Amino acid sequence: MPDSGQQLGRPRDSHIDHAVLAAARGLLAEVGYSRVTMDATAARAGVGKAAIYRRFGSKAELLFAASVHDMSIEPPPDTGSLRGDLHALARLIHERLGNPLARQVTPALMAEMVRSPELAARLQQTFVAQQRADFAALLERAERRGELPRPLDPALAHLLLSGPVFMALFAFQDPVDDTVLGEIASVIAAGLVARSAGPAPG
Amino acid sequence: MPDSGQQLGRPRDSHIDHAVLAAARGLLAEVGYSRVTMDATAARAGVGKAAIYRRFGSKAELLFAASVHDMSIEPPPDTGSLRGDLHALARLIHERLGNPLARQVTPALMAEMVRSPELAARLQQTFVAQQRADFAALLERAERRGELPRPLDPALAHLLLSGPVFMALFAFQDPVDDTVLGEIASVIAAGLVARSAGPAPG
DNA sequence: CGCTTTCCGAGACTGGAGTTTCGGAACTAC
DNA sequence: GTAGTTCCGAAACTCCAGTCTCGGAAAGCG
Repeated sequence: MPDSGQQLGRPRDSHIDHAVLAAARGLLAEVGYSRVTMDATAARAGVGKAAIYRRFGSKAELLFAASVHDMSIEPPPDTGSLRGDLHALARLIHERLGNPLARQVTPALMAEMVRSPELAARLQQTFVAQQRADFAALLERAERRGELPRPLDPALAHLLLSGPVFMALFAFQDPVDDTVLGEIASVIAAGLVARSAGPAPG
Repeated sequence: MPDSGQQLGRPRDSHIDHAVLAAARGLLAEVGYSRVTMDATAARAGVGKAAIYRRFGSKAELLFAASVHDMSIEPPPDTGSLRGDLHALARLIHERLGNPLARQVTPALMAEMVRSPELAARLQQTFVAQQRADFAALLERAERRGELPRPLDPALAHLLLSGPVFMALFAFQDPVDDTVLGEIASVIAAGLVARSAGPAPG
């Protein structure tokens, strides 16, 4: 088996990546998701369509990359309480996914994941794993404060907090104001504390 | 202004509705969402394409109607406790949306809602409003049992329970087993009880 | 009866996503 | 140098969702 990491032939021109993303970002802001065409994007970037498809598997992937720069929720801020940390995290998730561009693009990406298991796996390994790790740090902090007597599954906590935000944005298309985010954080924080103090699962 | 509900000319043939839905259901099960074509569906149903588009606004709407027969969560079962009721409801939501057909179709429908505010409004008025009403009945029952000292917003509770199920199915594409549904129900039930007993929101 | 309206199947048509093909250029290995 | 590979822009191409047009049939109204 040859070294599959070997670079042969002409190297990929990295200027094209930026030109394509900038063109896509501009068109998306100007005309909206459904009226962005790959031909127009290629033309504005001064690039062939094949160069785009060599980098991005589909229109949905390209426009997601163009509109959502970074899906990690960073070092989760320490607000001093589990409830406050969850509220801050809900705000971050809402900022990432609730802006006008991401609201158009994210549902298309989810539909694309059905067609492409490779895409689903890639997103799983990047943004889901990253957010889950951030969540584990947050729960560990709550344990050290004494808010959580027993450790909890970070994946479950992640699901419980981000699910409602996600559902409101994309299934209900309800506006989500900060009061609602606070309510969600309050209920989840109280529920996690009670669950951690209560009987073991299973 | 004339009576806009007036029926003039030939009435719509209701046999066609069933033929189209049956053809769509069959093709969906056989070849999967992305390989179902409107031409093939029309041909199998023995029908013109225009007859399909007179009934369903898009491929996503047709296949959603063909795979998700009924989105109400019925008379929510009374299991004797808030936690049990929430677990049962989580199971129902999971059954509706977690079967192989609905898992392919629902994300496409969400992407379609971005393009079509009319579709979004229609779904909002049917399945969201219906589930929210079912949720209100469930919360009222918990109040009468004495589990909830103070009434809670049914929309918030709906979001908190269905959001995690939805997120696991469509964003994470994680398998959701009954243990996870039970965990979700436990945390939400504990959180709602604590929230209802605690300080008023705002 | 005619007149109008809406339905129907069939199929042509448009527009855009995604693929492929072409000639050419850039890089590596020999 | 030469060969082999991968890149590039351009553009032709395939496929399919969604629209439109046709001739005809079925209904209500006069």
